[in-house]
Amino acid sequence: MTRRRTRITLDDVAREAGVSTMTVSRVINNSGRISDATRERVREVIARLDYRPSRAARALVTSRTMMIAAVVPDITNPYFSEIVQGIESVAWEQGYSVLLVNTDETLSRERAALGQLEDSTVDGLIVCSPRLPDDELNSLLARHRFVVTTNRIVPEHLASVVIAHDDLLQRALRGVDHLVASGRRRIAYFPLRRTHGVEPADYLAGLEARGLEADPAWCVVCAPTWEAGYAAGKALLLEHPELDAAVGGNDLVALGVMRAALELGRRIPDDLAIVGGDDILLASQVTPSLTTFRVLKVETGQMAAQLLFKRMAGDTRYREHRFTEEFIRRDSAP
Amino acid sequence: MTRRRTRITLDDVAREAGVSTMTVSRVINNSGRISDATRERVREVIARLDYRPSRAARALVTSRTMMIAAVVPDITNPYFSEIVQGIESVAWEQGYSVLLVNTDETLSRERAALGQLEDSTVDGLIVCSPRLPDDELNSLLARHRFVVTTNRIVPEHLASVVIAHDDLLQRALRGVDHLVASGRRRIAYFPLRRTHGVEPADYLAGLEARGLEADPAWCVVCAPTWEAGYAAGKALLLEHPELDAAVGGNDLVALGVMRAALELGRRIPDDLAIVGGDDILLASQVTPSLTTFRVLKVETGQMAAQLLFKRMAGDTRYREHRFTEEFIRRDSAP
DNA sequence: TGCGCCGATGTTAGCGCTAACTCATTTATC
DNA sequence: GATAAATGAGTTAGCGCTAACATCGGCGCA
Repeated sequence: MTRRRTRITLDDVAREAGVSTMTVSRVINNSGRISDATRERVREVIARLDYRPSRAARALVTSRTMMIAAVVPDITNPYFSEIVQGIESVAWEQGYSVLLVNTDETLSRERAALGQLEDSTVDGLIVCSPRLPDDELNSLLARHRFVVTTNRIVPEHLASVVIAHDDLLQRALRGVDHLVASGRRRIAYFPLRRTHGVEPADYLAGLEARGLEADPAWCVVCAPTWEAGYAAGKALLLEHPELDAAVGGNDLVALGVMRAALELGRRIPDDLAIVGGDDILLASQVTPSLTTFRVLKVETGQMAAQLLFKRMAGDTRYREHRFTEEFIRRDSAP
Repeated sequence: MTRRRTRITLDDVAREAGVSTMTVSRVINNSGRISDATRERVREVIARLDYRPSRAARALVTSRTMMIAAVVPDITNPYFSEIVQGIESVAWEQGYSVLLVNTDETLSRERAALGQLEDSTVDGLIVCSPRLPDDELNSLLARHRFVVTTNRIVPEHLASVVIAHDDLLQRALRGVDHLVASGRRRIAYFPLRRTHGVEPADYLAGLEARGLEADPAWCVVCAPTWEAGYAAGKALLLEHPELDAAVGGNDLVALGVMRAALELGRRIPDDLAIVGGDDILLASQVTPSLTTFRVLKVETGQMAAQLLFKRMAGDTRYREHRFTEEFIRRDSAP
């Protein structure tokens, strides 16, 4: 077991190959002009010594780390793990590594992450569905050179943006319209906590605009987890048995509500119709299957990474990509 | 919009505070003896200039990057995203960042990742459920100073090990025993592709040891995804309608098989009883709910990170932690 | 008074690379 | 054959930190 103690450096390779360190550096980076003979000789020595360049030294002199960061609220949420997969695959193609920061849906960790990741740590930053309020988010993003956000509009000079889904309020109301068409009238909504751009008041206004009853109690802000949906659903259905439909802020919440409803003896969709939000695998597999909106999650991650690399390549024009989602009619709200 | 072009360095801070760079360095690292007055003054300057040290420079001189890598086969698999969450949370507490490598269940990417992540990139490495064959894996792991693997035994000098579940064959046979107890006799098994330590022959031997029929065709190696389980399940059930039970290598596969069976008109559990493997959220939410084994996924990630930090702290003794799993009896195999 | 010691700070010398410049040969151009 | 333009190298000077050693004034102690 030969465990090297002293690292092999460029100089070792240069000495061994009988050339200058710059020549070796050029071979490694495939830059400058090198004769075939020299290149071959250097390559042979590199392979023989199993030399690998120091990322740290390189980063210090080039000020590029070949890493990007992905900041997500909850990696165990299938929505985000697919986005991360998309980001990672594009980064890998580009020779970049991904630093994953999971903020656990807490503002403090999101704040800390955005504050601590300086330029010397990563070359670029993808912030997925940030939860911080606008002013704080913007001032934190301003510290970074290259940023892309998903699902959050920020000032154009700060970042490019990928929007994975339609406007959330519009989506909810689209769900409402579908429910109304099948005769529902008293429709609850579980918007996600800290998801920006959705105000309960707007939802209620939307209901009224449709001539529907609009009880403020029917709009329950909810953490974006199954457990939160389950708890909120159970509480709301117990207190408001008059409800005949519900729209979840995402699938996890909708499925939590569905489970709560089933446990309370509601038949779905007969007694309570349910619409979800992002079409995770679970949605198609439960019984009854969940009516929801298909969101291109992996593609969102890929697009975010592509926009980031475009920025890093010097094209810092603001870009905004909006994916459109597709309504998926299933059994929970036929 | 003041976009700094030139980075603020230690020297800037030192000059501004009227001390040497070493003094500033000592304040930042909380090392050496510094008078309260000086410390205060330096801290004030650091805050005023918004100075943040260069990770690259630090890494170069200390040869510590304050990053660990997590290599996983598929981040969209809930099993792994929970493990990653566990890893990330412990790393964060220790002031470390996590480099995520998703190998997409391909050997080539796993090989490339383990080969390219040198010591200058990360201080330690957690390899989750590696798929590479033993000899190749071992020689790749030998390049790294501090390694922990999950779900894979490697030579003691190479890494500490966390085993999230019982021996996979034993688990499958435990499932078989449960199925036999409820009168099943012809039991298919879908072991996961490239999961080491499970040979179809051993499973068949296990069946025979129980006096059961053991058709080699009933053991179908399968990629660890829902889609693969669905496809394998459909094919097998069409060809072997005599089967009355199935054990999945994990929940995703078992649920894919369940869907296939339902589509073929089988009643579950009456016509076909199904047992899964790792108790993902989905398992408890489908109808009928999936009988499976509870595996502590987040805890596995946390333990892996803890063992890694122990190694990095200089305690390089081999450690092995085995979690035990709990049988969860649900409706798919009551 | 002189010695040693300690607490607080400064000085020096890199860590392992690459940008930018220099320089000696060839090879094209007229 | 003289000049210009490539070509294939080498040399120098750091990037921004910190380890390790050096220094220096003051304080206790004999």
